[in-house]
Amino acid sequence: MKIATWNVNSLRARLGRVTEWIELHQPDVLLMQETKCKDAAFPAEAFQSLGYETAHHGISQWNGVAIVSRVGLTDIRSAFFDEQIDEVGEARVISATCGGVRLYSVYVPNGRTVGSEHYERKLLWLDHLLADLAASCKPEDRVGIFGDFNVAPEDRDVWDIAQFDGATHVTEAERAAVTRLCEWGLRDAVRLLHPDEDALYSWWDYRSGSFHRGWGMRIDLGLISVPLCERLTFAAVDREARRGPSPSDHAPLVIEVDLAR
DNA sequence: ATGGTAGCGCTGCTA
Repeated sequence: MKIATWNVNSLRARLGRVTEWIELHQPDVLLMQETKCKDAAFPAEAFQSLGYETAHHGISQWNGVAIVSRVGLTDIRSAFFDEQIDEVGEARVISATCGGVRLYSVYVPNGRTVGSEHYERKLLWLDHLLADLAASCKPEDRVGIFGDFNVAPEDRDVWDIAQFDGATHVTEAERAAVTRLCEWGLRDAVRLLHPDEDALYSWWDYRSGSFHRGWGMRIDLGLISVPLCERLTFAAVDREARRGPSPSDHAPLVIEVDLAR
């Protein structure tokens, strides 16, 4: 099963690129973030015509998350189990079962500046993600959380850690929240297969020619349970999708698991 | 030089 995650930065602005990418790469499941549309504006037909079922959670022009799947799409759940965090006018998480795998598509709050209410909310949101996971799944299940975490797990996951002194995305508290997901039983798929590689970035600022200068961050992650880790055959960022006219500022992350193994 | 770009929607916010 090929699973991809992509922060598309507006699905309406990016639909052509996204459908072209699907046709080229043939993912079984694509998890999207920042669709930036309400459910009524979600272009379900564009995915259905390619053979995919769709589930979308969007309630404004901000955020918005989706799952499109050609291997089944059942038990769709928008927001968190307790609905305390995600339903305060936001749409940052949707989960569903696809081909026997429980999948989350998450758009973790950015956090803006360290110590702000937005930052505290980001930490709380990540705690709710763990609580939701623990209430819904067991570590021995086939389960994965994919999306834009807005956290770089290690210093080598940003192009120049000196630029991030006192900044969000790299603080101990944010990284500890991701570590707690791993302590529950998830593993960072890219790191499993590429333990020694640096510059495995998934996001580059639109400004300053960051992409071509190699000024990126690895903030889009696929965290998968051990039963999936044991069947993991591929994990990589498709940097080509960041090139050319009108790209998203994020590139897709693709993993493959051999579920017959 | 405290910059730059993109998307939202129409004024400035968010990232």
